[in-house]
Amino acid sequence: MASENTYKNTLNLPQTPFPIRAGLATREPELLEWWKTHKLGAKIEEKQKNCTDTFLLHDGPPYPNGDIHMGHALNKILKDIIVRFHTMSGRKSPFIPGWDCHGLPIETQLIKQLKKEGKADAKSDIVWFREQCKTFALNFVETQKQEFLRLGITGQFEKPYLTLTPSYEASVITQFGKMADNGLIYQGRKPIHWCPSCQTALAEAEIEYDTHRSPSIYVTFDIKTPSPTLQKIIEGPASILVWTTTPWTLPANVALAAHPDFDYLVGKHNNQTYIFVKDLKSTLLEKFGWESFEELGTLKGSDLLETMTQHPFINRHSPLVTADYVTQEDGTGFVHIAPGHGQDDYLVGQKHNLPTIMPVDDEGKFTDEVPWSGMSVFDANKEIGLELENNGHLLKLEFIKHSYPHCWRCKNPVIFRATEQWFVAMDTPMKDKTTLRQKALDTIKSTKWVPDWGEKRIRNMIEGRPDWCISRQRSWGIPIPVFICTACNHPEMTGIFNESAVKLIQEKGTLAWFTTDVQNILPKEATCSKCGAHSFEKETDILDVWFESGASFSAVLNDPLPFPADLYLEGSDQHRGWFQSSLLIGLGAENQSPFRSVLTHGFIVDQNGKKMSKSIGNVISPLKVIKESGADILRWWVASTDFKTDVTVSQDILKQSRDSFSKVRNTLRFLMSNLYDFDQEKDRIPFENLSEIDRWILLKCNALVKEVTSAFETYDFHIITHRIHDFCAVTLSALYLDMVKDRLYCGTTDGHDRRSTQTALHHCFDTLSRLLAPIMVFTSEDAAICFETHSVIPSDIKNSIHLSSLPNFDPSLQDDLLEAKWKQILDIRDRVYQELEKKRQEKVIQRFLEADVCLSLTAPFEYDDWASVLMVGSVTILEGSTLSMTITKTKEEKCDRCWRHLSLEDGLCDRCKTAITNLPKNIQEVTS
RNA sequence: GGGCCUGUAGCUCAGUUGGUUAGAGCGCACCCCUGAUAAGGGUGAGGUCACCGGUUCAACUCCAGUCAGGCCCA
Repeated sequence: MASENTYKNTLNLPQTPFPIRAGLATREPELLEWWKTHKLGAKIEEKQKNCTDTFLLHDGPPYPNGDIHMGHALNKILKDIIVRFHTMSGRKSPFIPGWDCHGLPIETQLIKQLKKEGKADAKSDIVWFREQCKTFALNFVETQKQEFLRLGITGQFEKPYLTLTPSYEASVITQFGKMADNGLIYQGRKPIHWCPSCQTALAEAEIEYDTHRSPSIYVTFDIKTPSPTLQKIIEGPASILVWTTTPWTLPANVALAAHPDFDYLVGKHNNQTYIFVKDLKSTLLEKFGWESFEELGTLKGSDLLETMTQHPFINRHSPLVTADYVTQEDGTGFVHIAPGHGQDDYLVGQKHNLPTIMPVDDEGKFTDEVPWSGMSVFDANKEIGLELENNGHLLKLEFIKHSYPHCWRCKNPVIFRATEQWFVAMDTPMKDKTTLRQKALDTIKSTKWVPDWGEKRIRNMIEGRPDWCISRQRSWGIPIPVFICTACNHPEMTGIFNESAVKLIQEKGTLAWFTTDVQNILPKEATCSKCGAHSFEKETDILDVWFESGASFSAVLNDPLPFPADLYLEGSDQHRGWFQSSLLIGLGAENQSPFRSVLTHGFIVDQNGKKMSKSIGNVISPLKVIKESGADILRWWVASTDFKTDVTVSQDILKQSRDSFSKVRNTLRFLMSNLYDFDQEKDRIPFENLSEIDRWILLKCNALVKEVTSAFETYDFHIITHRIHDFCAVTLSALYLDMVKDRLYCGTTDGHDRRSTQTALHHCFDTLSRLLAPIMVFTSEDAAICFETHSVIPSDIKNSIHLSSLPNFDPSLQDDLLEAKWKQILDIRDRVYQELEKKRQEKVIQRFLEADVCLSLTAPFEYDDWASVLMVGSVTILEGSTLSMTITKTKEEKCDRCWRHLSLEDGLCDRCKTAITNLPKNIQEVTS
């Protein structure tokens, strides 16, 4: 008797050069090189030259100060999938990557470095320092560019936009001019951290908190006019009790604040009436050593509104307002408001139209507006305490140690001090009479936000935000293009003044602003519009970097690129950042939102939902993943997660991505391996002549196309990867491919059954590889190459999968009857398999092919190939009252070639005999 | 403290306007195959839908609160 392998050479077993192990870490760079050498990007552009349908995704610029992290990878991969989807859908979808090159993080990193090298003072040479910043930024632009390319991101990486190029800078200046023209730019006062020793403004990042000893004083503010509710409680004079640890800010006091919802106590001690928050009564009485306190009544903070008090040592009134940030943890439930000396105070001041009084100079000394002129504010604390004691407004003085901000350079305590800053006005009517705030709120409504809660989020922010402070006292950035009249201090920033700034910067870059004398920037005829003088000084502050990046649309979205962009896509933090700055500049300068829709993604967290941080040690680097598993794994992982909420990554999750990726890849491999002898032109069977099972798989494949295409459109990429994976793992691998193996391997090579199935396989392979192309950019290309050229990278690129189109849904393939019938067939198959498994466990059979199944169906239907579908020895169909079956071990012999059990002659079944006599010539020779 | 968001099997995700016993795939366990072989197939076990109240004949779904986590503010 022949051994099992006698006929192996007569089978059409799968053949492919596509390796079972992807080896992406080495294969991907080869493909990148191929794309680069043959200028794939240019070929795609060329192909779409005359295309009128466009989709423009405008890139939000990352900050070049290190290697890319997972957040960058997530963001750029999502963008790339979208751009590739539109490109393969026949749209022009150029992608111009950008980098946000100015700003504090680069400055601080450099300053740290200089300090280490003992060259901290070098920072004061602005030309040299800016040159260092530029080198630093460009260096990381190059690093990140290479890293993005390695991720398989397409785009015009050879000509990205950089916020430090003169043309970009000039367009920012132009936008500033347009906003100024619209009346939106003004100078005002705002408190910032100020170091009196270094005489400089400090950013939040330059503040260190340390312990500091401060006086803690309880001060009384006498009531001039009580509120109506208070009037009913008090009998005569009364005082509001205020606590502060910064007595030196009292000269700038303009108001007192209570919490609207707290209960306040009015009561008498020694014939004096005091008011403070009720919950702190015992604490305060103990502190003051008061044994008696006669309660007169209580009232809500909101009932104190309209109360007017007298400043304890300045001839000025201080109104009572309410503020939600007031606490009753310590103090008295009242805070004194000095808008020039605190962020909260400043906001309260803005809200209630209070003046910002600032009697402190650059050295941290009082000006002559107050009695202690020339004295350092910290020294003045004592004097102010004495003054209060002398005039009877000091109830208690003690000292406390608390956390206080210090300068990171000189380590001295810093102060909050209002300085002149530049602002964008949210509520000043523009030329068309609407305010920027109103315009933004209107525009938000007509913008598409995905997910939809993005609209709510940004609306709340726009409604509540203060004017935009756009000035920074730093070096590494774009100057605020304002000229100040030396005669009358009037700022000039529109018309010829803006044009002169634009011209200078367009030609020489922003460094020239700092190095060029003002008379060489402005033409002679430049005249102060207020006083007619001709002499000006340059503003030395620079612009907030958000203003720069927010103006990116004006630098990038120029002809031939469309404006506005179809889509901005960034992390959800950008509702406050780039989306907002872009919107405000777009509306303020161009009266047009720069985007039609906004898509946001969440943040990367670990398996426990915690954010990634070095200290927890849960950081996963995309570069490491690429090196170990390949960029396609990372892309597949990104696509398989619902990025609209937070995105979880862990080693386990990446392992799962590798597994599901492999399943899809292996399915592609198996499809192509059965097509090695299939010639589309010659062997293809027309649809109407296909075997039923092959028509069924085309139908399923077609349904997949529909689902996937629609999921691409709604950015539901996780639906795509799930559907494709399930299609590969279940519909193909477990069902269809398993069922058709027999006809592929054992059927007559050129027979109808085999060619019919190959036609379907080819369709599936082609469809899947193109559906996957926007996501698995490397693997889809690799598979296509292997299929076409048997693994050798072709000499030209015209058949690159990225030059092809996405498959289209074909309504003519739909056949609801066939689909319903096969659903029934497969349901029955499930039932039969449960029984077969039992028989196997009972050792009745070992393999399903040895089983004879007698099947009773309640409603038998037209199907004549049950044995193939069930992959058993034989099937007998009966009609019965319920679905039932009997399974017995077959008595038939096993065909030596196809291993099926059926009646044989000379050890072979009829089908195999025919197949052998019709073998292709080369195989016949091998076997004979 | 405020605005916005998230919480369904070990994992990634479905779950229509509230309506039978909450689904899929992966992973896992056990088994089969050795003609997809660092592959392939079968069967099976996994869930108090974060928690606690409420509305309802009926709640994963609606409402209020709590807890955990994320982004942005303060």
